[in-house]
Amino acid sequence: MKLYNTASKKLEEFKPLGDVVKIYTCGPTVYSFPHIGNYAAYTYWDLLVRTLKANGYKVKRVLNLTDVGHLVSDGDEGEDKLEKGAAREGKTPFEIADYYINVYLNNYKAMEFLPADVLARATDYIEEDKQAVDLMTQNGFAYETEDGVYFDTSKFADYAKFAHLDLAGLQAGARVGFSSEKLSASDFAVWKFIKPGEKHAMRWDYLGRPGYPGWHLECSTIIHETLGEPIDIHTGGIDHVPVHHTNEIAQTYAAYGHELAKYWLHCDFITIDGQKISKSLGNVYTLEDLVERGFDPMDYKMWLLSGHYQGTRNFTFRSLEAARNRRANWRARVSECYLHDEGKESGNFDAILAAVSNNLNAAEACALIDNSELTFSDWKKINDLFGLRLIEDTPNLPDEAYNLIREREAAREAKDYAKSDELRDLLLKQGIIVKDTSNGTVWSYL
RNA sequence: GGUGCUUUGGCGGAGUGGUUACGCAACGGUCUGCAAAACCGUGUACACCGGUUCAAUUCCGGUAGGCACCUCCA
Repeated sequence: MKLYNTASKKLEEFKPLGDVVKIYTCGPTVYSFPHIGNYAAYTYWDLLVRTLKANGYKVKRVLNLTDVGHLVSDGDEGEDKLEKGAAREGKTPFEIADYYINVYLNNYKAMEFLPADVLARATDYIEEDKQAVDLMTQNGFAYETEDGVYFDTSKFADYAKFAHLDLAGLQAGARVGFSSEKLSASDFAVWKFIKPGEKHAMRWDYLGRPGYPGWHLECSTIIHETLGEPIDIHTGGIDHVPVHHTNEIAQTYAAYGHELAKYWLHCDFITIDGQKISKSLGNVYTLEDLVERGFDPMDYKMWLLSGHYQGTRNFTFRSLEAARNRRANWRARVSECYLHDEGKESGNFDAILAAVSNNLNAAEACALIDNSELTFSDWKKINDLFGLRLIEDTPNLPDEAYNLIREREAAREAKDYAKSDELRDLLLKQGIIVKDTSNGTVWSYL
């Protein structure tokens, strides 16, 4: 397999560190409904895991759920997202987290994502967070101020290396002022204190005061506890490169003295009608919105798979329709070869897997699928690789429906068209569409 | 201001130093009780200007446009 490594900015041959490939994915902050852009990322990381498995690797994948500590801005001031969501909906932050974790998990199923081996909630690692802060402080990488414990980026020589940051340039162009006791602008909080009188429902005692962990800490801690660094692959959105992942690397080095990950994969954002997804532009679509418009979550996945994770992709309903039609055609092919299944493979799957194994070039794999002779056994493998519900939604025709189809065929042959049309309507009511091709009748589910 | 990405036919979108994917849509045809489908055929695109080369969409330089990050975001 070949993967593009953000750390080296090169396409590299993937070589696992051990017997089991350790993967960590920065998961969602669970404070509001996720939009389709969020699922773009998880689709590609799911494809990564499926591709590794298809290539014979064992995989242990950890996905975290951020249920604490992300402020609405990445500066050191501002409201906590969960607290804000709770205020908005008249609930506690814990209730908000539970609610949206449920939404996510349901949508994960709808998108046919393989479940993570470990689903780690940030609030389950608070003690470990404190230990990590202790270690960072002991090792001379962190210092305490009035409002929290900060990471001293000047102590970590490679701080700017990963993201190729120009720290001086960042400071000059920064739009937010730095008024705290931070030693330098790039320093970030690893632990925040709650000021007396400040409302903050999520709070833990540490260093003799109530507080909560910094918003980058959980990933370092969870990786340390669940996988052990260095891990093989760390994934995330491209937006995480300059701040979140840069800070993770720094924290892990400062606390545990280790490199965090060998391969870093970052996906680009999708845009909608040419612009980034944002609430103020009013172009936010959720998975539920797509379903309301008559699309299947799998249609959206098909759309994602026809492109590449590293490119900006522009979402339109028109192109989503194209994806829906393509997937419908694939399902029709599955339906056809299902009837003639001999349990054989064509040997054409290997090229498809090779395409995906080349830095997740799913688009090329799709082109190969379009133009290869494929057996039902091949399709089963393709379905495992992409998770597109090609098989699940297609065969398993009930006997009753099967008989009705045969009955209709007989009626047509006898030119009893009144009866054949009647049977067609009857089948339609059962959600089955029949079409008469030159090769005979084919059917599909609605 | 700093950093990075990007520009491919109607739409979407791969890829490649020479043979120019793929899907969808469109158009023509065959077939067809109807509906629908199926099948066959049709598209010579790669922002612009230079350079390197026998040959560039593909490499290099520049110009222009678009986008993103530097504020939470996948």
